[in-house]
Amino acid sequence: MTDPTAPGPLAATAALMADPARARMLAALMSGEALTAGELARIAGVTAATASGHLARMADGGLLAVHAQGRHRYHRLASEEVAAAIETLGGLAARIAPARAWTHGEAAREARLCWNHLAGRLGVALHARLVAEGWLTPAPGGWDATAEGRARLAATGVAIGEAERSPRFAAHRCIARDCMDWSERRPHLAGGLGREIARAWLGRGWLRRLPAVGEGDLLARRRIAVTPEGARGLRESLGLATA
Amino acid sequence: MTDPTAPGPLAATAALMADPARARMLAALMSGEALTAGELARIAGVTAATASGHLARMADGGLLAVHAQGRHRYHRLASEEVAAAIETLGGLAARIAPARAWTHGEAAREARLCWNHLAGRLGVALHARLVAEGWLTPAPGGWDATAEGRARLAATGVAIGEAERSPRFAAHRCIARDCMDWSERRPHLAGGLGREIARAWLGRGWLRRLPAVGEGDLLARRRIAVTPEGARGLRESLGLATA
DNA sequence: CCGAGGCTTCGGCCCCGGGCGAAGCGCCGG
DNA sequence: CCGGCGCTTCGCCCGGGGCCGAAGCCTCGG
Repeated sequence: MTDPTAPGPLAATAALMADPARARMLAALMSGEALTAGELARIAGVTAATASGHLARMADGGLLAVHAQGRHRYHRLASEEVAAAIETLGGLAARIAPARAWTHGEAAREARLCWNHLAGRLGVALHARLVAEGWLTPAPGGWDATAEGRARLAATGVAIGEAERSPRFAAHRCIARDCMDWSERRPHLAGGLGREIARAWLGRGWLRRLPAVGEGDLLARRRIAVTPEGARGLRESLGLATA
Repeated sequence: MTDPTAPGPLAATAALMADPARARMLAALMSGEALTAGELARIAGVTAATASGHLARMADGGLLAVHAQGRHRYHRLASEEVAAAIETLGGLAARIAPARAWTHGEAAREARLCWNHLAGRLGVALHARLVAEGWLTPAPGGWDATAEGRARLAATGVAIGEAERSPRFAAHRCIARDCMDWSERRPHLAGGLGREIARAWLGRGWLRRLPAVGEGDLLARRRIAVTPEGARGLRESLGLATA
């Protein structure tokens, strides 16, 4: 006989995201970076004591992975699944509450990071372009890249070999998957390939990070823009026009 | 200046799912059916008064759509996005808490309904088969069906025309989309086509609904099985082997 | 027109859990 | 070896909200 008042796993997980302070921490961690407990306390707007409790709960619940280093404790999202769940819920929330439409600035709608890959109009346009040119081909649960696609992307500095280091690629040749973009309502590219694309283009200066727009910016560390060299490179290498 | 203690949209939406009684109601509504307030109260294990409050909150938050009919008020999930968010969060929860692995019975792992489409090993096998045969072709954000695919599915009684009645099809010829299966960890078919497939096969007796396994069964109304005729039909029409 | 039944609203109870300050623990630097 | 700093634990307060019973509203059926 199970306790009928026991919170199901769904309720328990949702409860971990249901607190404003915890939600602010999770939003900050959507940048993909690992942040210290102190940084997260400041972001969430609570004292270190309160933040410590929140972080312990989320780590215990499997949402966060913790890495101790010296007297700092670095926290990051535990897995891509966690990031996907947060993104899905966030998108649902944005759709449900269009009260004040889009409070994050037009630039963030143009390009931003989602977890560790590109989102916004740029991410969606990239996804559409890769599919339209036949550079991506369906694989179970996502996409594989064709030889032509691999060559094109490698020419932009993307480490295809790194993108293939995942159990999903080993099992099903699935190098990328879709992630629903909550500002564009169309998919952008996630998974190993999405991660490597963002890493490569940030690394070669095609994309640059933008500063947060204020205290407690929910998109802090996720704001990016295409540089002039990036616009030229994307046009010449992939035929991708940017705004 | 915005109130820093205000619950962000993410936290507010998560909070709506974070209560055990509400989570049980949402799980029951994942069958895709519309249920009355009284039924949901019994499922959630609370009195009508309590349930009424919960339902009002969820409807106000955009999670539920309400339809008054006589002295009954029917509640259903407001959109496919809501169902997807619940499914994602539920899958995350199942992955996070593998304490007692799979408490829902082996039959539910073989075949079940997810929202209004097929899930479990059957749903995943169908998805893989349609893709492998080239009967589905990528469309922005999901899949379109090829002429051969349409013919094959129409032969099994699927109303392709109904599946095309969606803004996503009108805009991008996207007749179906992926939905991550939380027991198989591979995608099954959702969207208009997924809905019509489930409807058709249940209608012609290829699939039948199974009774709930007890009071408060979280998969109640979602348990299904392939009938002998269904197994034969799936093999002959689609070359799909079932267990 | 009246009683029954489904549902909501109201009022009150109670507990969960988020907030803080203070104290304790561990790692680093001097 | 000691002081500083990051982080956690402890003890306490307090408010939100989940729960129920009773009462009220509305619809249906006779």
